[in-house]
Amino acid sequence: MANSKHAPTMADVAKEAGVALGTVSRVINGLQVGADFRDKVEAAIQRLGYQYNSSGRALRTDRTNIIAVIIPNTINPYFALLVHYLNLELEKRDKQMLLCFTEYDRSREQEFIRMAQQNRVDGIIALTYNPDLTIPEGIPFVTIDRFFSVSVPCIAADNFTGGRIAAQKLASLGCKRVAFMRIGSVLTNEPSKRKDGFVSACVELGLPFDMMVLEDDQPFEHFEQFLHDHQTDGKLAFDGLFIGTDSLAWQIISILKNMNIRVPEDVQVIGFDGIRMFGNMDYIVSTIVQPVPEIAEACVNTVLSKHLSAMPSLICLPVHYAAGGTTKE
Amino acid sequence: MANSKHAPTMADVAKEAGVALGTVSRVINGLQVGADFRDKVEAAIQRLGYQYNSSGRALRTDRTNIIAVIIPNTINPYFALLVHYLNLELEKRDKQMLLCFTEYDRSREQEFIRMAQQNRVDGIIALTYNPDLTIPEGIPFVTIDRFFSVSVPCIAADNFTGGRIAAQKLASLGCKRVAFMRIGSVLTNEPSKRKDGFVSACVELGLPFDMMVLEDDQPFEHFEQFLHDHQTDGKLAFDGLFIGTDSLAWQIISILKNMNIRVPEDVQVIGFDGIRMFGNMDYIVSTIVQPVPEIAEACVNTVLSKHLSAMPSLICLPVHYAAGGTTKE
DNA sequence: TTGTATGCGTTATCAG
DNA sequence: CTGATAACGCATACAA
Repeated sequence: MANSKHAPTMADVAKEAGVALGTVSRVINGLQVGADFRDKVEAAIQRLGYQYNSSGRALRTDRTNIIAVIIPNTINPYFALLVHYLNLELEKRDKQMLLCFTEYDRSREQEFIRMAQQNRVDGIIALTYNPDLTIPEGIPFVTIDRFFSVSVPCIAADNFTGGRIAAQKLASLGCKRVAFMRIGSVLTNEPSKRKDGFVSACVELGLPFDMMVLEDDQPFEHFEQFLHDHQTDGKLAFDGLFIGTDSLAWQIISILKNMNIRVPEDVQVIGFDGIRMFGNMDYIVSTIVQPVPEIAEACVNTVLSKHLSAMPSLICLPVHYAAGGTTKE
Repeated sequence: MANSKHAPTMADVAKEAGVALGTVSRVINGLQVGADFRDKVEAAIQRLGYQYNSSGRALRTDRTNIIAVIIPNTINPYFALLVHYLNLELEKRDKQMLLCFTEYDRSREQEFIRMAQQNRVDGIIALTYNPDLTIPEGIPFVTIDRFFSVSVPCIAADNFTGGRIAAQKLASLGCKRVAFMRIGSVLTNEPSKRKDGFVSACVELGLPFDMMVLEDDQPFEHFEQFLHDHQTDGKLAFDGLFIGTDSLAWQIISILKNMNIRVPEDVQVIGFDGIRMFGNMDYIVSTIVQPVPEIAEACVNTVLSKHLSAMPSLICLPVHYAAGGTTKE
């Protein structure tokens, strides 16, 4: 109350308690302090409503207890889920999260890394798309879904196996001719392997398949065109579709409805990610579910690891299939 | 390169450039500096890869350029949208966002306020449920959807009018008997007014209505019971439902389907919030749309305002109706 | 215009 | 076990 212009400082507490500054610090940090001194200090802290100043501490200790998370947004439910579990894991370790949304802007990705450095964060967890991203030295850096080099740990779902599971599932559900559809950057990242796994299993099973991969800048109408081109007498040439993400799957299904093609009766659809309505209800489509809690845990474990350089450079976590009403089950 | 153990500091830059520390600071902060000096400093900064240390600056200036956002989570699409637009607005003002997820945990709400104080953030934007929350003094604090006192600005959608619009819409779509359903805390907050507005308009229109309000701790099955209790010979007593949130509306519709009641043929449903699939696609139900971008803008404008005490203590922003397939249009 | 010196709040080292 | 003091990196008031 005495000095209302500034928040109370350790010096204020020390004066109030009638002890030295160092003693206050020791109480705050839980070091050995005589019981009577501790009581006096704690009483003074209560009286003054003292809260330690993170900036002062960070300046002195060179540690902030903040981890920066760089991600496109939280509108996409997959990212929202990821952020959710990352936060949970960070909180377990008493770390705070500085969240940076890039909105897929490549220059912003780099800019946020810069900001994170200025904030002297204890580590960075990033899901980025900039092909020329410069990874800073001297700060723990973990990436999701994208491999940079052996010195930058990458955490991802086992996308390849996911693709294989999708093909196997469609085959076992009776599909005779399938297609893979995807939209995405030219960037080769871990999710690119969904296609590879799918192809691998199709070839193995002798299942005929088509490919339709759209680049970021190509109009969405190409998908409609593709589907119409493979429709004869109202019947689609495919009876199974594996689609790169649940989000895209949802849009494709909407197109199919407009074409009077029924899902799953006429064509079965499997997406990827494991998106649920409102994050906790039903799966919106049949899907390959990403192990988001495990991915988040691995990210946090890795970025906080004492010996980052000794960590594996690529961690692939197991996926599983879940029915969501767009397959015959 | 000389000193690889620590990130370079202004002193390092000064030495490298052969100028004084203060000159480096002035260059960094864009103050008047002779052109030749500026060049030397900038060259040295480039050579050393210097980045200023936020902690040092914050300690000195007592400003962090960080705003704490306290919110339950981003799994709920409404919160995800809010966080998205808050971030957009903050970025416009060159502020960073420290995101705190409470998961509706009341003690965590208070704890995060504490943390924000320790971090000496420049302001707090909070969406909370703790009825006994203590709002800190001396730090700009803005709340969403919940009024504390005239000294704590509250930003919200015009929930009351939203409720009225819902009733009017159902009436104009031919409904003869309607019901309001909601689940939520005992807490009286701005969203509570959705019901009040709905009732107000129903009374005005002479439209018969029922109420079904569930507390947080009551089992969801009560809703099913309620609907079954109002079903005779397979026919529901209501032909219109206004439901507190889109999330709940989605669940209720699922129950109705199991009861073989068609939406919107047998009963029309209007939710609240304006949730879209994947944040940018179709509305998932007919709904009263919250003006999320405007809410976010108002929050940021207010929390960064120089004269917080002169700001209005309650800002209600206009909502609008949007069709989403659960009404006859 | 540029250089110098001080202090922000904290932790850690060293004497007592 | 406690008290005094230096240093962390920066911005700024003041001196040159």
